[in-house]
Amino acid sequence: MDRSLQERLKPVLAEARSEKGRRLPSERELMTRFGTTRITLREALNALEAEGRVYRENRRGWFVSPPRLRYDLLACLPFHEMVRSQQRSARTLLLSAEEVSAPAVVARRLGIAEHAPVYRICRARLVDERRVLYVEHHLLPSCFPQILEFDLARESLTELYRREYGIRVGRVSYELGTCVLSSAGADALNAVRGSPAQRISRINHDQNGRAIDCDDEYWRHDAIELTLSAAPQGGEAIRTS
Amino acid sequence: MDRSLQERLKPVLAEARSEKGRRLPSERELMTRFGTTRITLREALNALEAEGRVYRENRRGWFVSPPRLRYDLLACLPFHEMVRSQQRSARTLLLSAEEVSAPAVVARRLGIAEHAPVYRICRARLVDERRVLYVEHHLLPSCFPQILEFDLARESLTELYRREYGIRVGRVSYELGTCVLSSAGADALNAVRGSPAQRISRINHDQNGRAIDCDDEYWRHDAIELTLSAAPQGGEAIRTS
DNA sequence: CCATCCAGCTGGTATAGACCAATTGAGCCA
DNA sequence: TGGCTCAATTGGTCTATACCAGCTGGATGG
Repeated sequence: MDRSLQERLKPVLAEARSEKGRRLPSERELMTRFGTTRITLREALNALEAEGRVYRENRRGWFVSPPRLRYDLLACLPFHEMVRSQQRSARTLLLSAEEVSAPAVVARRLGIAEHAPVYRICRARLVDERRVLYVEHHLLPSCFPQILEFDLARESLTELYRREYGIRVGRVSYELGTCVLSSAGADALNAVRGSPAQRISRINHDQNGRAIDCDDEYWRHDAIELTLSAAPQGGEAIRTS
Repeated sequence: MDRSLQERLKPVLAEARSEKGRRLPSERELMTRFGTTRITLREALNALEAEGRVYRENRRGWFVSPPRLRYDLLACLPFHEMVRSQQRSARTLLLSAEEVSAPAVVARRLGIAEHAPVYRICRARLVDERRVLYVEHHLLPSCFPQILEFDLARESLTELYRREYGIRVGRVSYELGTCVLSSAGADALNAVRGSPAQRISRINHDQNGRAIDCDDEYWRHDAIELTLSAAPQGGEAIRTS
């Protein structure tokens, strides 16, 4: 990777940042402007993408990344509230909501039999009109009968749980890791299949500790920074050395 | 990206997994074996790297990734214990331990003036002899005088805090995100500068809530999966919709 | 005024070949 | 036996070119 090419691209990013579309010039234009080839240029852009400085939309072009959203795992704020509290705009698109048979992973997490019926809700979420998050929810139908008939694009699921079903979320279990976008995720985010992503999987339990639903969030990796603050568990204050 | 090339590479990974070095054949051999060019082959390998299936060591070659280590953020187990509890072997290399003047970020996190003296400890950590983690610690000298004289490669820092200074870690604040390895990190992990990484930054406070040290962990992104389980804070059980 | 169509542009993917730099292992020497 | 040198090998980076596929926006037609 030609490090100086990355450096030489930075003024281009600065310029794009101040344009309204935050869009970079086309690869071919940059290539000639910097006197290099498309392959070399794309390597530099890929490196900047890995750093989280630029991102691309499938076959549309390259854009400079906005500042990351801060996401407090323990605050458990609904998405729209979290986003608005950071002076950004939020929007949700409902992609699908249907009954499906539980995939193995979901069945294991919810403690039900594989292929048992579950409700699956897929949504895309936008921050400042940029698609940054693809979520798949799987709900236990026994807990939430007829939930698919509500307006799932506007309502917070937790709010529905509480208001319509009298269920409050108790313990939450997270699993986090880096991954790449599946084709469904890539389609939802206008991204290229295989783009790096941050996965946040969660299992929600009710007041009695029973798993009621789980969801998998796939964030564009440059869009968030996770935070978390806690006192050590179990009295003994040992930590990683 | 030729998806079928990635698919066709999978048997190669399976074969490499069973070899003792877990090493893939050289790029040039794979290129001729699959009748393609090096650039195309490398794109496929990069995609597999993003998926966490393979990784590379700088100028040494490609390797299949071992299973991810599970890292419970709230368990706060010392590294060696965490690794051994998962039937893997752990080792730590001390890279440097010295007094430096606090960089702006560190100063802010520790609540001290920029350029105030701090102790910096840099270590590389291995799991099953693979370098997976580069850590930079910054300690408040006022809390830990002469700590640099201990055997920092073998001792758990927290254990030292407790035994030698009577300090226990109270509240811990995390900040997580994806990033790429700096050159120091890449060197420490035998990685290529710019490899994708998972950052885990932490600020440790003592029993009285005063920041005593902070550290930045940079993990090879395919090496870990983070877990976390908690009940919502503040009574109200609201969660992201 | 709105829906449709299509050309042009953009990124996505691929081929072919070349030189550089670090690693590594074989072979040599003390 | 142990350390050193050096050549082969491997990945790192780059040039040059080509065709495909999807998005986009302007022209067209109802």
